Amino acid sequence: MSFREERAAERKMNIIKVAAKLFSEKGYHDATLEDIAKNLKYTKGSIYYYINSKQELLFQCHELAMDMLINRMEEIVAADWPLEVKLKEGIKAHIEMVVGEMSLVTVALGQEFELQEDYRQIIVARRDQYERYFRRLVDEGVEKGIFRPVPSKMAVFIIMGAVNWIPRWYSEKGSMSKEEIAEFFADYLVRPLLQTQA
Amino acid sequence: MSFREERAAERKMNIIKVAAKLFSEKGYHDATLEDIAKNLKYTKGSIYYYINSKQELLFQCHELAMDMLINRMEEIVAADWPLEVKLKEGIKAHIEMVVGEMSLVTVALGQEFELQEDYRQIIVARRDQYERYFRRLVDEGVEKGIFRPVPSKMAVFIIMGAVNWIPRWYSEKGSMSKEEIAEFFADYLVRPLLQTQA
Amino acid sequence: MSFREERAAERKMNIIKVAAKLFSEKGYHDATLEDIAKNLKYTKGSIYYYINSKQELLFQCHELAMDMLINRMEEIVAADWPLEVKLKEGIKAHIEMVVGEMSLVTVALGQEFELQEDYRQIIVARRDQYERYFRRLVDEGVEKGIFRPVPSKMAVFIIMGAVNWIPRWYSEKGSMSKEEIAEFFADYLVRPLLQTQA
Amino acid sequence: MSFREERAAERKMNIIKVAAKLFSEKGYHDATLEDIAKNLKYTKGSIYYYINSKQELLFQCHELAMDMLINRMEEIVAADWPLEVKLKEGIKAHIEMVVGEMSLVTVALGQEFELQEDYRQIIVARRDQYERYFRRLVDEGVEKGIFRPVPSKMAVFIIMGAVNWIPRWYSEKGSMSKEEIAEFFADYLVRPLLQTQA
DNA sequence: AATGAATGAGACTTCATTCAT
DNA sequence: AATGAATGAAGTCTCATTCAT
Repeated sequence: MSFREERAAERKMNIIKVAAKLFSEKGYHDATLEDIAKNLKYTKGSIYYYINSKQELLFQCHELAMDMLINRMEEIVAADWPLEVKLKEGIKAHIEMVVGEMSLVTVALGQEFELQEDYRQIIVARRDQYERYFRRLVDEGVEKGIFRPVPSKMAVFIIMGAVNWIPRWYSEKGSMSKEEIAEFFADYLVRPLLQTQA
Repeated sequence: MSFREERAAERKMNIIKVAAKLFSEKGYHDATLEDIAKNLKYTKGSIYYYINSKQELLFQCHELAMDMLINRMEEIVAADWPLEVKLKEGIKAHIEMVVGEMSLVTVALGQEFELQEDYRQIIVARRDQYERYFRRLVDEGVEKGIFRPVPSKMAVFIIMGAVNWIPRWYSEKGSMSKEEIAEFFADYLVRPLLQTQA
Repeated sequence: MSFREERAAERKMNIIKVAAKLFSEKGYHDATLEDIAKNLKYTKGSIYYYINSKQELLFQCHELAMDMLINRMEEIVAADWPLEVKLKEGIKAHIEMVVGEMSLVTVALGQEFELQEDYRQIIVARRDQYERYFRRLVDEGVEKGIFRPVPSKMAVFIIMGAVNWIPRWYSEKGSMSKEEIAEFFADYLVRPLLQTQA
Repeated sequence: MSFREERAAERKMNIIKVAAKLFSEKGYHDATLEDIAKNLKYTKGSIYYYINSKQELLFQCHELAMDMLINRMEEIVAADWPLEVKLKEGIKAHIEMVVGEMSLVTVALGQEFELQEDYRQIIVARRDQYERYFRRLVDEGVEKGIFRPVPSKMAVFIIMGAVNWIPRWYSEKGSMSKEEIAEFFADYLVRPLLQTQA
């Protein structure tokens, strides 16, 4: 990538991030291109030099968020850890992203709705891919007798719901740090899978 | 309430229900008053005889949903059951509503966002009231030594996240019935609160 | 049709006519909806109560023009006149419309281009139907030996070209009246079909 | 003209030709400078090194087309042929250009409309000059008794209309070759001028 | 000689809302 | 009680044009 291209890519990324911020703050519809432009100190028209439509902007937010989530999860799955640890780490990593890249991930998790059909299919497929990593960890645990036999799909739905709800209530000023929250969630959500010592 | 008023109230309720259906299907913005009117076999103008604004319609959806949730929860809290059972029943009741009155509750849970500030405050307060019932059950359980000591706020956030995520994936054609789902969720989410037998 | 509907239809017709006028004066692109609205003493938005898009407006101009042309031609074809007279009358009728309903027909003849594909197909089909009436007259004349044997398609193309070019130069202030023009055209264009007396 | 200037002129000509092609294919408005640039493997900005505005581009198309038509017609008028032959050759030459240099001439004949007023006056004047060659041929024929007495203006309008309509229907795949078409048109259009043998 | 980047004016369109009837 | 009609504000997007480099 040439210097020029690099700068352009960087600017596009910047636009996406700002868009994400506004989408997450005001919602997709209420964040106007005017808003986005103003935030970037661009004019409305200029943005269209980098993107094709507002929808594309939303789609890129989703893509970026899914990229981050999936990449991190692949590392975790590949790591040389016990299953239970992998699952907990997966949950913690997810929470870190939800909290760290708040706007991006918030958009991706909460505004799937606004995506037009063609884009949506792509994103749904990727989310499915992501969730499958979790399901597989659960299934393996069950096979190996580490976990109780549970329908992994449901278990993962519970996990996903719990963590994806975080942006709805999380505040930096809260009494628990994000690490504590992550730890608590990981424990709470994995615990029901474990065999109860008789 | 006079006969006239009664009829009007009834019709208004009807409008709200239809609005809820469309809001949940297409999202608040994409469901136009035209759509709503058409579904009711009214004209756009007529709706304004019963409501003041589209926002009000959304607000009423929230109110109605919160009414149902809170009323049911009050019954449960007042019942003469063990704490643990109350908590489980609370979760199951919530799930039943999410799944049964899907559109109304889906709107309330997923589109808080679109509410304008003044309405939102009211709703947030009511949701807080609702969640407090759950928190109190957890706290009592902890006090009585039935549950492990956990920050009840977090526990309830987990529970709420898990159950509120259901509309995102639930389908009537799924392999588990709603009762089975409710049962599984209640067990999975309460289990981590329990003291592990040493 | 109820009174209400009638009035609405009338208004829509009015919008189409004004649109036609502006389209023919400034071209489809340069006539903005703002222009059209201003001419009608409507606001931009109001127009959309009657139509769905600017394209539809253009399409309606085409439809209306074709309606008029075809209806008139059907009468002529059905009349009890010699072939040669029918052909001449067809030409004269066409010219009268081009000159009389100038804007409407001008748009239809000159701005087929701007129609989007789906609309265009419909219009092309109708124009074909219209031209076929002329071709058939020529063919019959040839069969009966009244006309020289000529490829009727070409002959009709010549006729159509000549008459459709009129809006490009016609002015009410010209030295010939429209009737004289029509007469001259009809004679000039039919004459080459006639058998030369040896 | 220096080498530099020559190259620039050449490139400008190239741009005009490509513009003509796109204007005739998509219409003036729908052919964007982006389109034109892409076809030339330039960037939008670069085109402005050679031209001043899109309008100028359109104007140049007109100029070029008129140049070609007028030059050819001057040759014909100057030739040592009978009047009738000159007229027929004029028609045939025009048709050849319409069909051969399709895009350029099509733009000039069909998109006079889009020209802004100042440019348009120039072009209208040149077209008038061109048509005057035809009118003069008709007038001379009338004077010499070769042609029937007809208003030459009208006759030429008919001729121009017929030939300028060709781009609207002509296809290379048609059953008649362009030479046959030209021959047929010339005969059909000149024939009504001739004295009928008594 | 060429281009990437930016601009700004303006176009079409949508829609909640109002109001006379 | 209901509705047809109209409005106006706002939003997305397009594109010719400019300019520093």
